[in-house]
Amino acid sequence: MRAHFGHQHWWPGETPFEVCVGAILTQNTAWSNVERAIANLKAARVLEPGKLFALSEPQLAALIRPAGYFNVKARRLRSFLRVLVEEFGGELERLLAIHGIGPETADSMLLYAGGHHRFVIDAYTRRIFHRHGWSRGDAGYEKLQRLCESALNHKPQAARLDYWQDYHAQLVITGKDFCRTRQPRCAECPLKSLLPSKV
DNA sequence: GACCAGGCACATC
DNA sequence: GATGTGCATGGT
Repeated sequence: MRAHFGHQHWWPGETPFEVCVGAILTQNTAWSNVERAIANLKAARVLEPGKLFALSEPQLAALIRPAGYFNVKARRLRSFLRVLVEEFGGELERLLAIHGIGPETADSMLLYAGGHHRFVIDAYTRRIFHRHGWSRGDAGYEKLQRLCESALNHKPQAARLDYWQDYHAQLVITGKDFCRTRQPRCAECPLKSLLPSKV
């Protein structure tokens, strides 16, 4: 896939903090809308933990409005910022205990901001694996993650963090470009010849 | 106007 | 444990 598409250079974000904010804002939301919200935060010069946490929830919601679910995400951002500002000791593994940080959001932060070797299971990954017959459509997050990580760990490239980061990015752009159909299997997927016959 | 997009928490059964 | 629902903007 990388030979086909080229390196994706994920995650888009200038700092680890921007990566974390983007991970929350992009929940069930197109990245183009997240970019507008982040641009608003940058224009207001509040894209750093202390300044962002100093905003009221309505102020924050107004700035992130283009990302959708702005009231929900303002609450989620503040719950993340409260822990980050007041009690986070750099222990990223505690992310999942924070309200509004589910497994995918936490894994995105761990992989792209924290430098941990994690496989992010998102909707595209789930769809691609299901349609190629490698998993059930209703497979749980952790089960699918174990399947992917055990397959990746057999590869010598897996020692490099960059390999894990770009692996996820490649799956997402593949999902965007070729797997939007409602067909049960991607019979016409141009990537079929590029993908392994099994995980 | 309908559908979709780099989810999550909560209620209900 | 499984399923359904609310949250909300912007592009196609």
